[in-house]
Amino acid sequence: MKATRKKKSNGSARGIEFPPHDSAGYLVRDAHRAFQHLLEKRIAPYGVTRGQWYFLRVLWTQDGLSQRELSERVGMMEPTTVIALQSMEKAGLVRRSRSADDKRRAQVWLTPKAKRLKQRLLPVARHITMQAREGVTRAEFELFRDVIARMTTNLDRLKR
Amino acid sequence: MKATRKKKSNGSARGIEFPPHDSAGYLVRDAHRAFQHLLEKRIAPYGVTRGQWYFLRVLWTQDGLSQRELSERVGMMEPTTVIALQSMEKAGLVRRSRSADDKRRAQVWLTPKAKRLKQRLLPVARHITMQAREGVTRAEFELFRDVIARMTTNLDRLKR
DNA sequence: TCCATTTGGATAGAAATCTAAGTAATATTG
DNA sequence: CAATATTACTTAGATTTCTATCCAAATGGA
Repeated sequence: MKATRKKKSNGSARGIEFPPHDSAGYLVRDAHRAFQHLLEKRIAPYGVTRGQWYFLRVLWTQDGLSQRELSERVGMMEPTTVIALQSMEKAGLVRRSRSADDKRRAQVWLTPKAKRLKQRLLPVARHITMQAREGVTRAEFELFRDVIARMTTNLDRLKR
Repeated sequence: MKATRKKKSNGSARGIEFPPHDSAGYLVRDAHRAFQHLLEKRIAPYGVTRGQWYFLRVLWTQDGLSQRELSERVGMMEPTTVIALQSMEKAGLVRRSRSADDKRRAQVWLTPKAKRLKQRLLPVARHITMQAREGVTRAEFELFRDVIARMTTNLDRLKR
């Protein structure tokens, strides 16, 4: 059944196939989605969204950064940062103040509530990583880390 | 400079740090974004968006699928599929017809234009993969593939 | 046959992103 | 010092994705 055109429609030149399974991009995409969904599910009970998560991670390490610095460290464009911070301010996770020296500059400060969340949420992240790595040896993981980082570097170099 | 509180604010319990660099999730996220951005940039000249890309990939392999089947194969929820297909229909990449047997069922067909794009676009994808893998040996890549697939499986198992 | 369930799609609304184009404050330079 | 450029953030608008509902067609029992 369904033998209608097969050779023909699948690309006229040889080698025109490219199964997703062979594609690093697909592997990475699937893994990314799996991480995202699980993270989302596990932090939602604390009232934190995935978009807020990355900013919390950075601010837990260093508080009082400007929006620009935050954007860079989180790896997002500034409009994204604006939106995330608005939602975080509304959720009582940060407050923003203008710098006295430079009135353009907005400094972002964690609230006590957000600081307390660190103790709850970092273990969640660590747990997800551990669960992901189940059955993966340290050596395997280290090679994985090395390879994926090299691929990312390769691609980033092409973006500019 | 900036020596204000350091020990204290970095988490009161020991082991409460978790640098992104040690996190599989961050590695995967960075790689994913690198792939996405480059793909987007390279297919944009053909008038194809990243959201349409995945559907094209599947339809190039098998045409005439229903929306449900497409959603499953692409790995997206159905509302996402609806939106993507609307944009693809508007862009002249697919047309949809109701199945005669089952009037609920919408079948999705590639236009000749979309079929022709295969020859242009698959090489783009293959090229990105090749560029990503530069300096990565086959053995390294195969271990990478194995590890990331195992991690994805581990995480997916936890989602239900 | 008729009603309840299941199935295939669509809509609504939210979130997380981006690019492009503002606005306001600061810095530079002729 | 005034005109210009740069910097920090914001707004606008588009895309991609989700969850939660809803509608309409088909199916299966009672």
